[in-house]
Amino acid sequence: MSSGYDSHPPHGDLPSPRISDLARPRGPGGDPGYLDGLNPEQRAAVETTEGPVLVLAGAGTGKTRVLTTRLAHILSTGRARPWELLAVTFTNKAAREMRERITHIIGAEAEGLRWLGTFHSVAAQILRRHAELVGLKSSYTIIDNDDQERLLKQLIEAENIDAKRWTPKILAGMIDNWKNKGWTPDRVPPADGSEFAAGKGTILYRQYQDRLRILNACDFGDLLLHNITIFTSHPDVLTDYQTRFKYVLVDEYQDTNIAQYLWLRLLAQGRQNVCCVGDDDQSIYGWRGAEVDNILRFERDFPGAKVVRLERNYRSTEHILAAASGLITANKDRLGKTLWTDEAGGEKVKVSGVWDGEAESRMVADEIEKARRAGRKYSHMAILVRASFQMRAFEERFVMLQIPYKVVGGPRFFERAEIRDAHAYLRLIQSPDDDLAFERIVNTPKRGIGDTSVQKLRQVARLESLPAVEAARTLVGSDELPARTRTALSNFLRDLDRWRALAQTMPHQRVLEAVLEESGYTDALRLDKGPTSQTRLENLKELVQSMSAFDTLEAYLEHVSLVMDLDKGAGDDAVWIMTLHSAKGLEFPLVFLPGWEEGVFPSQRSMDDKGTKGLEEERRLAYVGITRAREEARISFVANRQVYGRWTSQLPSRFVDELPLAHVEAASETGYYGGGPGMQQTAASRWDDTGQSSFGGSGYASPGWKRAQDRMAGGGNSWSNPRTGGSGGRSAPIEGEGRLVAVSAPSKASAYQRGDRVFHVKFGYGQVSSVEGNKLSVAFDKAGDKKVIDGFVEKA
DNA sequence: AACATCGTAATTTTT
DNA sequence: TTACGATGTT
Repeated sequence: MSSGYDSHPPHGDLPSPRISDLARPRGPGGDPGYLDGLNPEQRAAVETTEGPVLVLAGAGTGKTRVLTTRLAHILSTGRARPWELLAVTFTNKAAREMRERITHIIGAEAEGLRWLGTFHSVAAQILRRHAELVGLKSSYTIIDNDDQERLLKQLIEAENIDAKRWTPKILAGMIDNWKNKGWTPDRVPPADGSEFAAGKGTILYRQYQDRLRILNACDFGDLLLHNITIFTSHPDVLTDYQTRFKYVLVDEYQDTNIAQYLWLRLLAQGRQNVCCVGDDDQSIYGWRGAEVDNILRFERDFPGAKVVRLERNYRSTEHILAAASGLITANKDRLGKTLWTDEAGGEKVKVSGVWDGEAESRMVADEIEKARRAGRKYSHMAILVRASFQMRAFEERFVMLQIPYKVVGGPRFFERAEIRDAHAYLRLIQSPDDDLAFERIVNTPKRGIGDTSVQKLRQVARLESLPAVEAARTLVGSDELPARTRTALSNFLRDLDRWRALAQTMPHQRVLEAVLEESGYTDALRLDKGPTSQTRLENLKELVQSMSAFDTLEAYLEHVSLVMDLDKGAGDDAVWIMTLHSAKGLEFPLVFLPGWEEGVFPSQRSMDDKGTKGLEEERRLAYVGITRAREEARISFVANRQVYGRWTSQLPSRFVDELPLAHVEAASETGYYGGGPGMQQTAASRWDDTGQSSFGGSGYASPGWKRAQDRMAGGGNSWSNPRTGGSGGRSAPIEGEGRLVAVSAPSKASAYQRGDRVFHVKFGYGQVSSVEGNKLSVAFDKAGDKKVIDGFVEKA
């Protein structure tokens, strides 16, 4: 079985539908066909339906197949009806895929799986039915981060807090974290609550919750949190769901946060038929509240739990698996798993060091072309980077060479400004009280209602306890606004009323079209000479299209608030460029892993903020990266990189040296380095400078970062500069300069403390006034108080 | 209210 | 370097 049954990239195909025929229950003694081809562990995971089960599913071990087969098994053996199953995932994509694959096995019955969805969509459904128990109406709206920040900004300003120092974004992040931990405002520990703006955090959180309630709205975190509140304060409701859900299934359990964990535990406690599937080695979302601990202590939470390990990998070659496995053993907190395969041989993982980022992108592009000539499709190749700033170099190169590529991630359809604007119009038509929507579009497109007027409007709304639209009506009838503004506002209100009337009689796509035309929105875009205006118009067309799939405006809006995911189609044959995070769950025959340098990967920030925990998560990210590859994985790192416009000298990532030597091949082919003639050195030999170990040779196992430390201590960047003239348009890095900037000194905590004298290239000399992780507040002698990253200063 | 200019800071992402 | 936001100018 060469093709995995784990998630495929969009070009993947579904398993053969023949299973659906075989899925019907057989005569006594006969196995139903859907169990065919499962290995013993997979089968145990499917057939152990009763009681708690933890499935530790390594990368590429058939996790999704087990999940879907298990559901099909429960259904086709009559243990439960579709609506008695609770199955939760993190992403819409995963939920969709699961539904599709179950349909392939059991057919139309899968449509009854109404509790299969993301945590958020299931929680939203439950909340709709009991909204009044937390002070909401069942017609509540779900706001996204943008609305959230907008709202918080108002609250922060109302408290007279400096919104530059204490940004809405920071507060939103804090509140999200609190919600992820299951804390309502009264549960926030004082220490946490006072972190924001001299102790105002908890107060603002409470105000925010009150405001949401008045708006009959909630944010994503609330969906879970309100559920938990309802369950704990109304045991009868909880019992109802505990009884209803005969079996509970959870995907990606290692990614659950505390709120999700509490929610699940409440629901699963009744019947104890809970199956969690996950992989502690692929836990890469700690920074957004995921608790690996949830999976590590499953057996304590559910005594008598059966643990199944899926370790047989159907995706990658021996060398790739061994390289990944070897690397991950450097982590301490693991449940322990070793992937294996009986597909012997294959290519070793290639590791190459090159001079700089330009050389790296050139090398990757060359290899892509070479693979292409050898018959590989572009879409079978992927470049997985740690952070998105690394993507640019590849994109530039690909544009030059006309290699088709596709960047995954980036701004998503429903998050684009024009789409959100259109939605705001629709929301306002649907519910006149939607103040957030009102504020978003009251002057979009520009209709002469500026900041001052909006301020006044807000003031009236607050004093009179009116929704913004009503406040606007009041203002129009008064003389508090300049005549011109008053007319503009009056026209806007008139338009709104007209559109609302239109919505009663017209199909909703038509309504949107009318709104966009009559509001002048499309005209404004057409006049816009910006490079994106054309695309934005097209996006709006697409939006109108996508609405037709829904009967009512209401149904449509409900959909977009939760399923912010529009598949852009498989597209054409193109190389994938994405972050390691977004590559999780995907697989590609040929994977490039560039930028394996200290500070970049593992990311300095991650280590500074979270110490060893952060480092281990980075290492899991590396593990995820390598295990995406089916046939070939290529790791690279550079000696010099331009970061934020400055040349910095880079040290190879410690992860490079943690790879087991036997499964790695240090690339030594010529032809990648530099551009100029006369460049003879090989990538490998360039690493021999220290004389301590040979990168290409046998002695390369000594830890690179340690070597590097020695080198730093010895003074100066000892990499020879192979570039004599410099070939491209960019200037060559200056030898030794990297040391001055010293971005990647492998230190955990900041090397600085209060009182230290420091020097900054731009700000000059100063004294450290406080240290927070790697962020320093420095009183500069000439430039005044600044906050800087410690990598940008040096001891004076 | 619209436009230009300056200053500042700098992962990872889903819902 | 670049992108975004806040500030200042017309």
